Amino acid sequence: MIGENEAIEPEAVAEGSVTVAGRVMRFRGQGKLIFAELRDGSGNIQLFVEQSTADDFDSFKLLNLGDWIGASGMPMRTKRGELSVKVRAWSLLAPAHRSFGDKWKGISDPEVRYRQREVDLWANRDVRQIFLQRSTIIKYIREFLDENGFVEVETPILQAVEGGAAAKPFITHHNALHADLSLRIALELYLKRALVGGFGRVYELGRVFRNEGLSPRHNPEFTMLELYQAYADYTDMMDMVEQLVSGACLRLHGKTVISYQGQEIDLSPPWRRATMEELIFEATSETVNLAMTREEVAGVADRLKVAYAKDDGSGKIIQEIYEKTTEPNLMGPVHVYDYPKEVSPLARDHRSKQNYVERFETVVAKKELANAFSELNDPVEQRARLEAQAALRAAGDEEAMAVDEDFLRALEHGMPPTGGLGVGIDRLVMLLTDQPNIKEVILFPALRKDERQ
RNA sequence: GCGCCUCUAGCUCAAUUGGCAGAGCAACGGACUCUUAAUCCGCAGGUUCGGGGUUCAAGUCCCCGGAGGCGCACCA
Repeated sequence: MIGENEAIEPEAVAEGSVTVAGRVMRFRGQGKLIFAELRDGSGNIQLFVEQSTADDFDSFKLLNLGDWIGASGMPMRTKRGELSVKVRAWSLLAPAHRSFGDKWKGISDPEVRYRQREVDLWANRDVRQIFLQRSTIIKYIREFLDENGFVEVETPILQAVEGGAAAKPFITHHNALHADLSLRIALELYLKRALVGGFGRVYELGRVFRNEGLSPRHNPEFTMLELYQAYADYTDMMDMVEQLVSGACLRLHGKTVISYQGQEIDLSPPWRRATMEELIFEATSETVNLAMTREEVAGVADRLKVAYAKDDGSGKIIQEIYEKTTEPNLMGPVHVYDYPKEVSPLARDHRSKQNYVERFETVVAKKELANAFSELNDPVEQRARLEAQAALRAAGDEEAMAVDEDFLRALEHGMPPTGGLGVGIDRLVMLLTDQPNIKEVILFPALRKDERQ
């Protein structure tokens, strides 16, 4: 309707008839003439309703803001130049029994905004935009991966043994099987089995669940992209992150420089690549590495007032130092690479550095956006690492992994050398839409049950 | 889980040192044939998040509970 009738001159009425529908968002009554603003997913259109030419004018005056109506009539342009529909026939499609808040200020109460997102979407126009942008980003990712030969697959959400990440799972129960099952905390293990099965490039874009606290950056269920590429390594995954993120940004904004919470960030590839230890040194002027004894590393942590557990090895302590002193100030984008083996049970041994693995995390605006490695494909080594994890688990570490025999058997059949990548989609959307709170990019975020009377 | 802050009409907000709970928008009634947050007149609207306490008097002060925001913890 809007596109086809751009040429109409002010005060002119075009030939033919159009039919429009939507929710009434505004009335501007003029006695025997009413202007009404109709809105739907595609935009706004003004209705021009005259007593002399519209059906049932008296009933039209009784409509409420929020009512859904359909109307037909002739396209026209008003004296002030606004494209409108000169209504002849109209009908009430569905009444609204509740209002959408102040017509100018909308609704700002986060209780209503998050619990009743349907109201938020009408009351606050910008909110709709965020979710359209989220859709655009996800579409771009699928398009990019599909064009690059990746196959999208779906793997189980209900799992007997959850794995692929260090996190507490949600537990549920299968009645017929008389079995407790976990909701997945990562996509990793099944996707690797798909690689063993011969899919050279696979990805899954899906929900994972972690039984952890809520925060402006954490929702208990969130969307993760994981992809695996045979014959690739972690440096290839760095390229992949850069292409995915800068490409999505370009699609969304037409440029690769963004402003995030007042900070300008240039996402044009290539991005900086630095080892975790280089970045720790830049942030603290302290040197740490795995050639040092545990006592020396612990001494550095003490000087920096970073807490660690008495069972933590040097690798874990180094990671703690990084997370407490370095990451919180990293604007990035930067790929932080070469992690201690101790904290990375699924990543392949570093090709030249002992006790390190080929792993990186991408940090942008102080947040982890991606986590990737050259995947461990040696079944003997993998079994040893998982058994070490299982020992931690038995000792009370709820986030340590369990031994997944099905996964290990799969590796014994042989998995090609592979680069793997995980991207937190919600955080990517936050970054690209300049939102500080993850609840703003999740349509229905997790909230406590409302116990109020 | 811990700390700080917030919660008043359908919505957005006000209410001095503790002193009659108010406005704009929406709704409702009316005027108006080119409006753009239309305008104008009128009318109505309250468990001040819930419960308890102090006081002659509590939206305001104290205690308990609920929800939310932020921070911490947790989150490789």
